Amino acid sequence: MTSKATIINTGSQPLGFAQHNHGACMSEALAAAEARCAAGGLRFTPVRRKVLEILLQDHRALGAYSILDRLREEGFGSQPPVAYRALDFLVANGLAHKIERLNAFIACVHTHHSHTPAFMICRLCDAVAEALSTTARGVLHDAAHATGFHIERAVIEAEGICPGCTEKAQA
Amino acid sequence: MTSKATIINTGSQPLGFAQHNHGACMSEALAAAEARCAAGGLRFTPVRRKVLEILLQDHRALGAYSILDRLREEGFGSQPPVAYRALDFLVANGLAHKIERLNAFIACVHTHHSHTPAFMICRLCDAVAEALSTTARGVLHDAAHATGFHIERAVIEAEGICPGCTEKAQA
DNA sequence: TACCGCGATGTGATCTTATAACATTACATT
DNA sequence: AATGTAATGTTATAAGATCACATCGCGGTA
Repeated sequence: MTSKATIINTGSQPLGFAQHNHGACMSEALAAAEARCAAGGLRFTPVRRKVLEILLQDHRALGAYSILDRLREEGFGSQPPVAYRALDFLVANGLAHKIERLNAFIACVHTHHSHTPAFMICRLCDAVAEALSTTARGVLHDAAHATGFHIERAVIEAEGICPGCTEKAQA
Repeated sequence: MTSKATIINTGSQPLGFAQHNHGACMSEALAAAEARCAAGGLRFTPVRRKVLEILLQDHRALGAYSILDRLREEGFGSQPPVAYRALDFLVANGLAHKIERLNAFIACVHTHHSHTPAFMICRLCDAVAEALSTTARGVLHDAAHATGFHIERAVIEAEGICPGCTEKAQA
């Protein structure tokens, strides 16, 4: 997959397709991950750390096999389970999310709080922005309550066109 | 069914969260599909109709290959593209939805209005209920507007435990 | 130290889901 | 009948995910 323009999310804004200080963003996220694992008695092993680094570096949704390719280059195991296990760990602990629409994974940019994420996926350039969606959860909760359904987690994904691609299209 | 149920469907089988008149539900849905296709100049061909029937009969999310098996039994083509093309057609025209979380498909139960569906997926029995979620769309729309992202469609899927399985668990 | 238990990794095989590519058929219009 | 286009049939293969089992690393315990 070719790396297109560095797009994507702001660390502090509700969400965004914007530029940001990537180096700082990355080291902050890694530090937060380390802290969270230490606090929870979880092992932030080399493979897990590397996978998170890969996701943070690209700052876009990556398929498990793309990640696997990168792991191979770095000298880690190169069979699918290696990537999937690390990804399972990251997702289970809120350090990454799976984008169901793309069968791909992306690093979480809201490491601080537990949240139900919402994603905006550009169908032209595949850029993905993560937004906080506290309200959306409430909406679902009402509907669920009416039927007696107990929600454990929710996935919200919007597909459309990002600001950058809109500009290009108009040009 | 007078379409009063804001939230869903079930079959006479171990599915959905509520009971309903399955036969009527099915013939109504087929009629609605036929009408919609006629109105839009779309061809409701035998394969497409059969796939919709299969989805309606089961009233649960079915994988493309399960559908393909059923098609084979009925004498239709039995290669993957046959099922995927019919499913693409149904999804594109709002007659069915794809449940991304399950990589599976389900017949739409709100054939009347165009809508952004929201699904509740039971992780124990795989039953799926479709709810209307007008508000959720608004929530996303606000967030999107803030960044200049143009939403074309949205997917909302909640995973949890359905009323039936909650009862079983307590028993 | 030696041993045990357990979680994390490594590896090969396999399974499921989805699409590419191209040939053929059906249908509407002329 | 001739043509253009949409739909279907078919082969092959890509892409995503899991199973099963061997091995390693490390903390606790005898």
